[in-house]
Amino acid sequence: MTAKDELARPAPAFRQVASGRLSRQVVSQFQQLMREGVLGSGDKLPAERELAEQFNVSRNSVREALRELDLLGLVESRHGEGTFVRHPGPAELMAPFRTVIELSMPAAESVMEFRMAFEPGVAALAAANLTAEREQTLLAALERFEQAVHGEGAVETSDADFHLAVAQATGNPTVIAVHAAVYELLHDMRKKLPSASYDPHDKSVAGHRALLDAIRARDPARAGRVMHQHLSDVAGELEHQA
Amino acid sequence: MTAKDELARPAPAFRQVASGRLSRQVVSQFQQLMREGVLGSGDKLPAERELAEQFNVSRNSVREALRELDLLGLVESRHGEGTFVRHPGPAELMAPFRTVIELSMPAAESVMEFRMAFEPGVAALAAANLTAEREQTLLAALERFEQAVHGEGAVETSDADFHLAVAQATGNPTVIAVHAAVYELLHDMRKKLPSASYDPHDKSVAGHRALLDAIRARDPARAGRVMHQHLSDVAGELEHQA
DNA sequence: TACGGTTCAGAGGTAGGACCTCTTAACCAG
DNA sequence: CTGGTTAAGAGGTCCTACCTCTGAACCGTA
Repeated sequence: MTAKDELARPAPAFRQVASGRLSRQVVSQFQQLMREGVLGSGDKLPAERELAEQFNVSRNSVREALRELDLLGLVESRHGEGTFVRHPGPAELMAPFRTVIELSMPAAESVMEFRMAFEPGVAALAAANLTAEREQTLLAALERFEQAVHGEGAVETSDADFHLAVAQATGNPTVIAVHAAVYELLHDMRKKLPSASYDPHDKSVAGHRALLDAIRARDPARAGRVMHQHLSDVAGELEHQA
Repeated sequence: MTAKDELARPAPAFRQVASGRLSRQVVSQFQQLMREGVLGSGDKLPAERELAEQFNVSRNSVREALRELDLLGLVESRHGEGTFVRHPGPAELMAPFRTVIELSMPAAESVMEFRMAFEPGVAALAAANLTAEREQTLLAALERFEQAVHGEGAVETSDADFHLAVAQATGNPTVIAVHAAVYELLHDMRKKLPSASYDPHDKSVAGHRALLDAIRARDPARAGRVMHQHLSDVAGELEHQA
């Protein structure tokens, strides 16, 4: 049987032809040049029209390639100025977390539960990794929150900002990225479901104050406990509202 | 002084104008439609020319938007066929960024620290939310891990699978999504940086056993402590190796 | 009946040109 | 020194034309 003969011959020896989009090839070249250090951070790329000529592709293809690199954070296009190479910071590398979380379309309750599982650890880590500079940032955030509660400024966001500041204080890019992604989700939900919002009040201020104290004392265990308590209070408020 | 006058006026009341690229706006619309479930996995999008008409932008802008969605894995364009919606898993969402992530060591190192902040809370939540069904899943995962350590099966992945099973046991979609995304990153790093790998051994088995015990006992506090201890051990191993 | 070739329409991929808008810098006028 | 004008460079958008791939319908021949 010819069929058997075919099976007996293990190596077809037919190489894939392959090609793919031109923009992909352009992207690959750029990535390689950046790995090799030929393209350093801050370098200005040639104009799109010129790149098109050098790569021998149309400007459209060049633009699609640049858009990809832009999305990856490897490049930044500024209208009227040019396109510049950029080595993305650790936080930006974690950007896809945002999409991952958003796509899971979590319910409001699951986000609150997530916070209770996550943020105590974040607070503890912040206490462990605190530096003088981060301490100042935290202090400033707390101050803004208190002012907001007392009527000046946006109350809705200053609470989130404080929690975000705590995450920042960990100095850990993964923590910061995840935290930011989740809070963005929370922000969206609050616009849609008023039931997910709560009015910060004096008790919240006390909670934040206690948290900051624990962090400044470099006491991870206490910071974790205080954060857990604070979130429990908030969750209780939400249920009470509903 | 006019400068003082400016400062005294707290509300500029000038809204940012903003606009940005057209393709961004198109991308946003698609993402929203996908979140809302209007665009289900496998759906065929209208042709580019038609989309251009409907969005009232040029085909170029539509294409740039589709390229972005393509890169994110949210859409797949097949030459000659059409463009199709895809709901990718965490693995695919992180994929494009893996080539970039090796550029940043700090980002890689931060993942382990993230786990120590996050997973104890996950374990505690799993203990609190345990059901009979999830308990069985956890048991099975532990069994596979033990078999792998004793020489049968893939050691590298069974450890991750067990931790993933713990996250699943929380029943919280947000927790599960974040956990999956982070482990995706971890998996990738282990292939590239040998320093991020460790050999699971008997001590790990003991750690996992103790963790499962605590969860089955529905003891959140103990589960959190055990997970923290387990991760500390692993981290210690890693340092010892280096 | 089965296989292979042809044709055709639909859709993505590429090209190149035209025009708009933004940014910067140089220049000019008050 | 300030503010307006101008011009050049560069990204953003649009349009039109053409190429190539895919799939389906329609053949023909063995």
